[in-house]
Amino acid sequence: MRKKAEGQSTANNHSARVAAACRLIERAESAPPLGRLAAIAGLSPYHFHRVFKSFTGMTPREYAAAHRAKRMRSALRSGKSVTEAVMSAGYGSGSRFYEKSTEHLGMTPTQFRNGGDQATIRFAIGQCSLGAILVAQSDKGICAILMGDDADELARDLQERFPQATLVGGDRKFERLVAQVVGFVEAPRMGLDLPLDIRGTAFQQRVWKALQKIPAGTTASYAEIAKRIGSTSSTRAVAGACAANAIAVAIPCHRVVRTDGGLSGYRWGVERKRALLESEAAE
DNA sequence: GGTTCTCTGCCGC
DNA sequence: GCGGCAGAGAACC
Repeated sequence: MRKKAEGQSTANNHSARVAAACRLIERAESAPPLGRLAAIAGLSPYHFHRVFKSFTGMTPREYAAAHRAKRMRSALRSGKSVTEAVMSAGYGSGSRFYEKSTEHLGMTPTQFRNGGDQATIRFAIGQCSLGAILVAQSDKGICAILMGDDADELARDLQERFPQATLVGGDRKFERLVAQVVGFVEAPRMGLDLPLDIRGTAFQQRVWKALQKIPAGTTASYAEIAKRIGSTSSTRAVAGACAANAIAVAIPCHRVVRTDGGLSGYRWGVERKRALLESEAAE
C-alpha cells in the first residue's frame, strides 16, 4: 500500500514537472534550452529529457517547435501579415521561418493565409498489378499515391483529401511520372527517387518517418512503431496515422502488421497489403 | 564548414 | 529512479 502511494507520488511529481516545463516553453519568447528546463524541474538534462518524452511523446525541442507552429497558424488565421505572424510566433527572423515553412504549414505562409491550400495538384490515373493507381503531384512533390478498384473512386478520394486544391489532369509529361511510380509499386525495393510532399500533423509525420525506415521485405508491428517514435502507449494512434497516409508504398504503411503477425487492416484493402508484402518478400 | 546543442543507447549506482 | 558518457545527428552561425 505504502509502496503504491510512493509510486503514485513520483508519477505525479513527474507530470507536474513536465507540465511546468510545457507552460514555460509556451510562455517563452524563444525555446528555452534543455539545461534550463531540466534545472527548473530539478533533474539532470539527460533524465529530464527522457521523462519529458515519456509523458508528452515528444522531446522538449519538438514540443517547442510544435507550439511555435501552432502560434504561427493562429496568428495567420487572425489576419495578421505573414511578417507579423512570424514574429509573434517567436521565430527569430523571417528568412529562418521561410526555410522551414513547408515543414510547419505544409505550404508557404501566404498560401496558408489565403485559406488553405489552393495550390494546383496535377494527377493521373494508371493501372498496375494491384488495380487502379492514382498519382498526384503538387509543386513540392508527390502528394498522393492512391490505389483502388476504379478510377472515379480514386479521383473522389483525392478531392476529399485536398478539398481546397485545384485538381488538373496530367499531361503527357506527367504520364511518364506515373509510369515511374507504377514501376516503383511493382518493385518497391528499387526505391522512388522523387521528392514527396508529406502533409500531416507533427505526430503523423513522426509515424510516417518511422515507416519509411522499415526496409522492404520486412515488417514491424504497430507497437514497435509506437516504441520507435518514443511513444509506447500510442499504438492506436499509430494505426490511425497509417490509415491517414496518402502516399501508398512510398510511405510503406503496408509493412505494419499486428504484433501476432496478422495483417490487420489496410487503407487500400487487405488483399493489396498481402500482395505487396508477398512480392517484397520474394524479391 | 565548424561549433554547439540535442537526442538516444548503454551502463552504473 | 536517476545520472552520465559516447557518439551520431541536427541546428546554428
